[in-house]
Amino acid sequence: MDVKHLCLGVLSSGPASGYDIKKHFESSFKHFFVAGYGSIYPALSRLLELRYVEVERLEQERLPDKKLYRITAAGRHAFQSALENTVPRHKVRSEFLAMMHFSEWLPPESVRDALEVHLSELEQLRDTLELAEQAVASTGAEFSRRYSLVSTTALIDFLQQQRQHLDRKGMNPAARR
Amino acid sequence: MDVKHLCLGVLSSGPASGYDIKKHFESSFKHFFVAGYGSIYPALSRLLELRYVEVERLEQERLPDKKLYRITAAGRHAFQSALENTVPRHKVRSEFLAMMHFSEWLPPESVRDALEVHLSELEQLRDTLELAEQAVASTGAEFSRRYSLVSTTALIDFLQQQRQHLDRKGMNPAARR
DNA sequence: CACGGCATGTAATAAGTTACATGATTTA
DNA sequence: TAAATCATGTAACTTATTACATGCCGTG
Repeated sequence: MDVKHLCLGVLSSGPASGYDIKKHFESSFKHFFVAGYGSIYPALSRLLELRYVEVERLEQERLPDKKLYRITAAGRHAFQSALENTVPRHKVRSEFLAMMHFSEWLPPESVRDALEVHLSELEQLRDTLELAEQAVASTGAEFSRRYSLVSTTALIDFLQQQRQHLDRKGMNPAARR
Repeated sequence: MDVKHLCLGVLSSGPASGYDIKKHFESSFKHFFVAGYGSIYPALSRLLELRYVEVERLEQERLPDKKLYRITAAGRHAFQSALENTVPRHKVRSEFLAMMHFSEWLPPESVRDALEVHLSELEQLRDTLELAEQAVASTGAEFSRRYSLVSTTALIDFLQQQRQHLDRKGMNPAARR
Protein backbone atom coordinates (compact mmCIF):
# COMPACT_ATOMS: atom_id res chain seq x y z
CA MET A 1 0.00 0.00 0.00
CA ASP A 2 1.79 3.07 -1.22
CA VAL A 3 1.09 6.35 -2.94
CA LYS A 4 0.29 4.55 -6.20
CA HIS A 5 -2.47 2.53 -4.59
CA LEU A 6 -3.94 5.52 -2.86
CA CYS A 7 -4.03 7.31 -6.21
CA LEU A 8 -5.86 4.37 -7.72
CA GLY A 9 -8.23 4.57 -4.78
CA VAL A 10 -9.03 8.19 -5.54
CA LEU A 11 -9.43 7.45 -9.25
CA SER A 12 -11.83 4.60 -8.45
CA SER A 13 -14.48 7.23 -7.77
CA GLY A 14 -13.81 9.22 -10.91
CA PRO A 15 -11.15 10.87 -13.03
CA ALA A 16 -8.86 13.46 -11.51
CA SER A 17 -5.63 15.38 -12.09
CA GLY A 18 -2.51 15.13 -9.96
CA TYR A 19 -3.46 18.41 -8.43
CA ASP A 20 -6.95 17.15 -7.58
CA ILE A 21 -5.47 14.04 -6.03
CA LYS A 22 -3.19 16.11 -3.85
CA LYS A 23 -6.21 17.98 -2.53
CA HIS A 24 -7.80 14.65 -1.76
CA PHE A 25 -4.76 13.66 0.25
CA GLU A 26 -5.04 16.91 2.19
CA SER A 27 -8.72 16.68 2.96
CA SER A 28 -9.41 12.97 3.31
CA PHE A 29 -6.17 11.04 3.77
CA LYS A 30 -4.20 13.44 5.89
CA HIS A 31 -4.92 11.53 9.07
CA PHE A 32 -3.50 8.27 7.79
CA PHE A 33 -1.23 8.96 4.84
CA VAL A 34 0.94 11.88 3.83
CA ALA A 35 2.02 12.59 0.27
CA GLY A 36 3.22 15.62 -1.63
CA TYR A 37 3.55 16.39 -5.34
CA GLY A 38 7.00 14.86 -5.24
CA SER A 39 5.48 11.47 -4.71
CA ILE A 40 2.11 11.87 -6.43
CA TYR A 41 3.34 12.91 -9.87
CA PRO A 42 5.91 10.12 -10.12
CA ALA A 43 3.26 7.68 -8.92
CA LEU A 44 0.92 8.75 -11.73
CA SER A 45 3.69 8.35 -14.33
CA ARG A 46 4.34 4.88 -13.03
CA LEU A 47 0.65 3.98 -13.11
CA LEU A 48 0.54 5.14 -16.69
CA GLU A 49 3.46 2.88 -17.60
CA LEU A 50 1.68 0.01 -15.93
CA ARG A 51 -1.47 0.89 -17.87
CA TYR A 52 -3.46 1.16 -14.68
CA VAL A 53 -4.54 4.63 -15.74
CA GLU A 54 -5.07 6.61 -18.93
CA VAL A 55 -4.60 10.34 -19.46
CA GLU A 56 -6.55 12.93 -21.25
CA ARG A 57 -4.97 16.31 -21.80
CA LEU A 58 -7.29 19.25 -21.28
CA GLU A 59 -6.22 22.59 -22.63
CA GLN A 60 -7.35 25.47 -20.51
CA GLU A 61 -7.53 29.16 -21.21
CA ARG A 62 -4.96 31.18 -19.30
CA LEU A 63 -4.13 28.21 -17.08
CA PRO A 64 -1.62 25.41 -17.60
CA ASP A 65 -2.89 22.29 -19.27
CA LYS A 66 -4.58 19.84 -16.99
CA LYS A 67 -4.01 16.11 -17.23
CA LEU A 68 -7.06 14.13 -16.35
CA TYR A 69 -6.26 10.61 -15.23
CA ARG A 70 -8.83 7.85 -15.53
CA ILE A 71 -8.51 4.37 -14.03
CA THR A 72 -8.56 1.37 -16.40
CA ALA A 73 -10.09 -2.07 -15.84
CA ALA A 74 -6.60 -3.39 -15.12
CA GLY A 75 -6.15 -0.59 -12.64
CA ARG A 76 -9.32 -1.43 -10.76
CA HIS A 77 -8.28 -5.02 -10.63
CA ALA A 78 -4.80 -4.19 -9.36
CA PHE A 79 -6.26 -1.87 -6.74
CA GLN A 80 -8.66 -4.45 -5.41
CA SER A 81 -6.10 -7.19 -5.18
CA ALA A 82 -3.62 -4.84 -3.52
CA LEU A 83 -6.28 -3.91 -0.99
CA GLU A 84 -7.08 -7.52 -0.24
CA ASN A 85 -3.43 -8.41 0.20
CA THR A 86 -2.64 -5.45 2.41
CA VAL A 87 -1.66 -6.26 5.94
CA PRO A 88 -3.39 -3.75 8.20
CA ARG A 89 -0.36 -2.01 9.68
CA HIS A 90 -0.63 1.21 11.62
CA LYS A 91 2.53 3.13 12.28
CA VAL A 92 3.25 6.31 14.12
CA ARG A 93 6.39 8.28 13.51
CA SER A 94 6.51 11.11 15.94
CA GLU A 95 9.32 13.57 16.36
CA PHE A 96 7.06 15.27 18.85
CA LEU A 97 6.98 12.25 21.15
CA ALA A 98 10.70 11.72 20.67
CA MET A 99 11.29 15.26 21.91
CA MET A 100 9.02 14.68 24.86
CA HIS A 101 10.65 11.36 25.65
CA PHE A 102 14.02 13.06 25.80
CA SER A 103 12.77 16.33 27.28
CA GLU A 104 15.31 16.13 30.09
CA TRP A 105 17.99 17.09 27.55
CA LEU A 106 15.98 20.01 26.26
CA PRO A 107 15.45 23.55 27.62
CA PRO A 108 11.94 23.94 29.09
CA GLU A 109 10.96 26.57 26.51
CA SER A 110 11.61 24.15 23.69
CA VAL A 111 9.44 21.55 25.38
CA ARG A 112 6.70 24.07 25.81
CA ASP A 113 6.92 25.29 22.23
CA ALA A 114 6.80 21.75 20.91
CA LEU A 115 3.71 21.07 22.98
CA GLU A 116 1.99 24.22 21.71
CA VAL A 117 2.85 23.48 18.11
CA HIS A 118 1.66 19.92 18.34
CA LEU A 119 -1.54 20.90 20.12
CA SER A 120 -2.43 23.40 17.44
CA GLU A 121 -1.72 20.85 14.75
CA LEU A 122 -4.07 18.44 16.47
CA GLU A 123 -6.72 21.12 16.71
CA GLN A 124 -6.34 21.83 13.05
CA LEU A 125 -6.66 18.15 12.24
CA ARG A 126 -9.78 17.93 14.39
CA ASP A 127 -11.29 20.84 12.47
CA THR A 128 -10.44 19.24 9.16
CA LEU A 129 -12.00 15.98 10.28
CA GLU A 130 -15.12 17.71 11.52
CA LEU A 131 -15.52 19.64 8.31
CA ALA A 132 -15.14 16.45 6.31
CA GLU A 133 -18.37 15.17 7.85
CA GLN A 134 -20.33 17.26 5.37
CA ALA A 135 -18.99 15.39 2.39
CA VAL A 136 -19.94 11.86 3.37
CA ALA A 137 -17.98 10.03 0.70
CA SER A 138 -18.60 6.45 1.79
CA THR A 139 -19.26 4.48 4.94
CA GLY A 140 -15.63 3.41 4.98
CA ALA A 141 -14.40 6.97 4.71
CA GLU A 142 -16.74 7.85 7.54
CA PHE A 143 -15.32 5.08 9.70
CA SER A 144 -11.75 6.16 9.22
CA ARG A 145 -12.71 9.77 9.83
CA ARG A 146 -14.41 8.91 13.10
CA TYR A 147 -11.53 6.70 14.17
CA SER A 148 -9.10 9.56 13.87
CA LEU A 149 -11.50 12.01 15.43
CA VAL A 150 -11.77 9.80 18.52
CA SER A 151 -8.03 9.70 18.95
CA THR A 152 -7.51 13.36 18.13
CA THR A 153 -10.08 14.69 20.58
CA ALA A 154 -8.76 12.43 23.35
CA LEU A 155 -5.25 13.73 22.73
CA ILE A 156 -6.34 17.36 22.67
CA ASP A 157 -7.98 16.89 26.07
CA PHE A 158 -4.86 15.26 27.41
CA LEU A 159 -2.56 17.97 26.16
CA GLN A 160 -4.78 20.74 27.46
CA GLN A 161 -4.64 19.18 30.92
CA GLN A 162 -0.88 18.89 30.71
CA ARG A 163 -0.59 22.47 29.57
CA GLN A 164 -2.53 23.66 32.59
CA HIS A 165 -0.04 22.06 34.91
CA LEU A 166 2.73 23.60 32.91
CA ASP A 167 1.14 27.04 33.25
CA ARG A 168 0.47 26.71 36.97
CA LYS A 169 3.79 25.33 37.97
CA GLY A 170 6.13 26.45 35.25
CA MET A 171 7.59 23.01 35.14
CA ASN A 172 8.20 20.18 32.76
CA PRO A 173 4.81 19.04 31.47
CA ALA A 174 5.53 15.44 32.29
CA ALA A 175 6.46 16.12 35.86
CA ARG A 176 3.32 14.85 37.51
CA ARG A 177 0.41 12.54 37.31
CA MET B 1 15.37 13.01 13.91
CA ASP B 2 16.14 9.55 12.65
CA VAL B 3 17.35 6.18 13.91
CA LYS B 4 20.82 7.62 14.56
CA HIS B 5 19.47 10.25 16.92
CA LEU B 6 17.29 7.80 18.75
CA CYS B 7 20.34 5.58 19.25
CA LEU B 8 22.23 8.54 20.68
CA GLY B 9 19.26 9.11 22.94
CA VAL B 10 19.44 5.59 24.28
CA LEU B 11 23.20 5.85 24.73
CA SER B 12 22.80 9.12 26.64
CA SER B 13 21.67 7.05 29.62
CA GLY B 14 24.51 4.56 29.40
CA PRO B 15 26.41 2.22 27.11
CA ALA B 16 24.55 -0.45 25.16
CA SER B 17 24.90 -2.89 22.28
CA GLY B 18 22.90 -2.83 19.06
CA TYR B 19 20.88 -5.67 20.44
CA ASP B 20 20.14 -3.78 23.65
CA ILE B 21 19.12 -0.73 21.66
CA LYS B 22 16.71 -2.80 19.62
CA LYS B 23 15.06 -3.97 22.83
CA HIS B 24 14.75 -0.36 23.86
CA PHE B 25 12.99 0.42 20.62
CA GLU B 26 10.58 -2.44 21.29
CA SER B 27 9.77 -1.53 24.85
CA SER B 28 9.95 2.25 24.97
CA PHE B 29 9.87 3.70 21.47
CA LYS B 30 7.45 1.37 19.78
CA HIS B 31 4.58 3.81 20.06
CA PHE B 32 6.37 6.60 18.23
CA PHE B 33 9.23 5.14 16.23
CA VAL B 34 9.84 1.80 14.55
CA ALA B 35 13.28 0.43 13.76
CA GLY B 36 14.71 -3.01 13.11
CA TYR B 37 18.27 -4.34 13.07
CA GLY B 38 18.46 -3.37 9.43
CA SER B 39 18.44 0.28 10.40
CA ILE B 40 19.99 0.14 13.86
CA TYR B 41 23.27 -1.56 12.95
CA PRO B 42 23.98 0.73 10.00
CA ALA B 43 23.11 3.70 12.21
CA LEU B 44 25.68 2.63 14.79
CA SER B 45 28.35 2.21 12.12
CA ARG B 46 27.62 5.69 10.91
CA LEU B 47 27.76 7.14 14.42
CA LEU B 48 31.13 5.49 14.86
CA GLU B 49 32.41 7.13 11.67
CA LEU B 50 31.16 10.45 12.94
CA ARG B 51 32.89 9.81 16.27
CA TYR B 52 29.65 10.31 18.12
CA VAL B 53 30.14 6.93 19.76
CA GLU B 54 32.98 4.61 20.71
CA VAL B 55 32.96 0.82 20.84
CA GLU B 56 34.32 -1.66 23.25
CA ARG B 57 34.37 -5.27 22.19
CA LEU B 58 33.38 -7.70 24.90
CA GLU B 59 34.24 -11.32 24.40
CA GLN B 60 31.71 -13.62 25.88
CA GLU B 61 31.89 -17.31 26.69
CA ARG B 62 29.75 -19.42 24.38
CA LEU B 63 27.98 -16.32 23.04
CA PRO B 64 28.91 -14.10 20.12
CA ASP B 65 31.03 -11.08 20.94
CA LYS B 66 29.11 -8.10 22.14
CA LYS B 67 29.93 -4.58 21.04
CA LEU B 68 29.27 -2.04 23.71
CA TYR B 69 28.70 1.42 22.34
CA ARG B 70 29.37 4.47 24.46
CA ILE B 71 28.41 8.03 23.57
CA THR B 72 31.20 10.63 23.28
CA ALA B 73 31.13 14.30 24.25
CA ALA B 74 30.70 15.17 20.57
CA GLY B 75 27.83 12.70 20.45
CA ARG B 76 26.03 14.30 23.38
CA HIS B 77 26.46 17.66 21.80
CA ALA B 78 25.16 16.50 18.44
CA PHE B 79 22.19 14.83 20.11
CA GLN B 80 21.20 17.93 22.04
CA SER B 81 21.45 20.24 19.10
CA ALA B 82 19.51 17.80 16.93
CA LEU B 83 16.81 17.66 19.59
CA GLU B 84 16.61 21.43 19.80
CA ASN B 85 16.37 21.81 16.06
CA THR B 86 13.76 19.11 15.60
CA VAL B 87 10.41 20.25 14.36
CA PRO B 88 7.79 18.38 16.34
CA ARG B 89 6.12 16.45 13.55
CA HIS B 90 3.73 13.63 14.19
CA LYS B 91 2.84 11.37 11.32
CA VAL B 92 0.55 8.42 11.02
CA ARG B 93 0.92 5.92 8.22
CA SER B 94 -1.91 3.49 8.42
CA GLU B 95 -2.63 0.73 5.98
CA PHE B 96 -5.42 -0.23 8.35
CA LEU B 97 -7.23 3.07 7.89
CA ALA B 98 -6.58 2.95 4.15
CA MET B 99 -8.34 -0.40 4.03
CA MET B 100 -11.22 0.93 6.06
CA HIS B 101 -11.46 4.06 3.94
CA PHE B 102 -11.80 1.91 0.84
CA SER B 103 -13.78 -0.89 2.47
CA GLU B 104 -16.45 -0.64 -0.19
CA TRP B 105 -14.04 -2.36 -2.58
CA LEU B 106 -13.25 -5.12 -0.10
CA PRO B 107 -15.14 -8.28 0.87
CA PRO B 108 -16.73 -7.92 4.33
CA GLU B 109 -14.59 -10.72 5.80
CA SER B 110 -11.42 -8.86 4.93
CA VAL B 111 -12.76 -5.75 6.61
CA ARG B 112 -13.62 -7.76 9.69
CA ASP B 113 -10.27 -9.49 9.79
CA ALA B 114 -8.43 -6.22 9.45
CA LEU B 115 -10.44 -4.78 12.31
CA GLU B 116 -9.70 -7.78 14.53
CA VAL B 117 -6.00 -7.73 13.74
CA HIS B 118 -5.73 -4.03 14.38
CA LEU B 119 -7.70 -4.26 17.59
CA SER B 120 -5.46 -6.95 18.98
CA GLU B 121 -2.38 -4.96 18.02
CA LEU B 122 -3.77 -1.99 19.91
CA GLU B 123 -4.48 -4.19 22.92
CA GLN B 124 -0.95 -5.47 22.81
CA LEU B 125 0.40 -1.94 22.62
CA ARG B 126 -1.77 -0.94 25.56
CA ASP B 127 -0.34 -3.84 27.57
CA THR B 128 3.20 -2.88 26.64
CA LEU B 129 2.56 0.71 27.65
CA GLU B 130 1.00 -0.33 30.94
CA LEU B 131 3.86 -2.63 31.76
CA ALA B 132 6.33 0.14 31.01
CA GLU B 133 4.94 2.11 33.94
CA GLN B 134 7.03 0.00 36.31
CA ALA B 135 10.28 1.18 34.85
CA VAL B 136 9.83 4.95 35.23
CA ALA B 137 12.77 6.05 33.13
CA SER B 138 12.21 9.80 33.17
CA THR B 139 9.40 12.29 33.37
CA GLY B 140 9.61 12.78 29.63
CA ALA B 141 9.36 9.07 28.95
CA GLU B 142 6.37 8.98 31.26
CA PHE B 143 4.70 11.78 29.37
CA SER B 144 5.09 10.11 26.01
CA ARG B 145 3.92 6.81 27.47
CA ARG B 146 0.78 8.39 28.86
CA TYR B 147 0.13 10.27 25.65
CA SER B 148 0.04 7.06 23.68
CA LEU B 149 -1.93 5.27 26.34
CA VAL B 150 -4.65 7.90 26.14
CA SER B 151 -4.98 7.51 22.41
CA THR B 152 -4.72 3.72 22.48
CA THR B 153 -7.39 3.18 25.10
CA ALA B 154 -9.76 5.59 23.35
CA LEU B 155 -9.28 3.70 20.10
CA ILE B 156 -9.78 0.30 21.72
CA ASP B 157 -13.11 1.52 23.12
CA PHE B 158 -14.13 2.84 19.74
CA LEU B 159 -13.24 -0.35 17.91
CA GLN B 160 -15.00 -2.54 20.46
CA GLN B 161 -18.17 -0.52 19.93
CA GLN B 162 -17.84 -0.82 16.19
CA ARG B 163 -17.27 -4.54 16.47
CA GLN B 164 -20.48 -4.94 18.42
CA HIS B 165 -22.47 -3.40 15.61
CA LEU B 166 -20.68 -5.63 13.20
CA ASP B 167 -21.59 -8.70 15.26
CA ARG B 168 -25.22 -7.72 15.73
CA LYS B 169 -25.93 -6.71 12.20
CA GLY B 170 -23.37 -8.57 10.17
CA MET B 171 -22.71 -5.44 8.24
CA ASN B 172 -19.93 -3.15 7.32
CA PRO B 173 -18.59 -1.68 10.56
CA ALA B 174 -18.76 1.84 9.25
CA ALA B 175 -22.37 1.60 8.24
CA ARG B 176 -23.93 3.57 11.04
CA ARG B 177 -23.51 6.17 13.68
C1' DC C 1 13.92 -31.33 18.90
C1' DA C 2 11.86 -27.03 18.01
C1' DC C 3 11.56 -22.40 19.45
C1' DG C 4 12.92 -18.17 21.46
C1' DG C 5 16.64 -15.50 22.97
C1' DC C 6 21.32 -13.88 22.30
C1' DA C 7 24.36 -11.50 18.85
C1' DT C 8 26.14 -9.47 14.51
C1' DG C 9 25.86 -7.70 10.16
C1' DT C 10 25.25 -6.80 4.56
C1' DA C 11 23.17 -5.92 0.03
C1' DA C 12 19.63 -4.89 -2.94
C1' DT C 13 15.75 -2.52 -3.41
C1' DA C 14 11.96 0.52 -2.70
C1' DA C 15 10.21 4.65 -1.25
C1' DG C 16 9.64 9.10 0.06
C1' DT C 17 11.52 14.02 0.94
C1' DT C 18 13.41 18.31 -0.45
C1' DA C 19 14.68 21.55 -3.32
C1' DC C 20 14.55 23.18 -7.72
C1' DA C 21 12.18 25.06 -11.96
C1' DT C 22 8.19 27.76 -14.17
C1' DG C 23 4.36 30.82 -14.61
C1' DA C 24 -0.45 32.88 -14.98
C1' DT C 25 -4.55 34.41 -12.20
C1' DT C 26 -7.23 35.87 -8.41
C1' DT C 27 -7.96 37.90 -4.00
C1' DA C 28 -7.06 40.60 0.09
C1' DT D 1 1.88 44.12 -3.83
C1' DA D 2 2.00 39.99 -1.46
C1' DA D 3 0.01 35.70 -1.00
C1' DA D 4 -2.79 31.94 -2.30
C1' DT D 5 -4.58 28.98 -6.01
C1' DC D 6 -4.05 26.64 -10.15
C1' DA D 7 -0.87 23.38 -12.62
C1' DT D 8 3.13 20.40 -13.87
C1' DG D 9 7.13 18.08 -13.17
C1' DT D 10 12.50 16.44 -12.22
C1' DA D 11 16.80 15.26 -9.79
C1' DA D 12 19.50 14.39 -6.00
C1' DC D 13 19.41 12.64 -1.84
C1' DT D 14 18.22 10.31 2.33
C1' DT D 15 16.02 6.59 4.54
C1' DA D 16 14.16 2.54 5.69
C1' DT D 17 12.67 -2.24 4.42
C1' DT D 18 13.46 -6.89 3.27
C1' DA D 19 15.81 -10.75 2.70
C1' DC D 20 19.84 -12.97 3.33
C1' DA D 21 23.75 -15.02 6.17
C1' DT D 22 25.48 -17.34 10.58
C1' DG D 23 25.47 -19.85 14.90
C1' DC D 24 25.30 -21.08 19.96
C1' DC D 25 22.52 -21.66 24.25
C1' DG D 26 18.72 -22.81 27.27
C1' DT D 27 14.07 -24.42 28.03
C1' DG D 28 10.03 -27.07 27.56
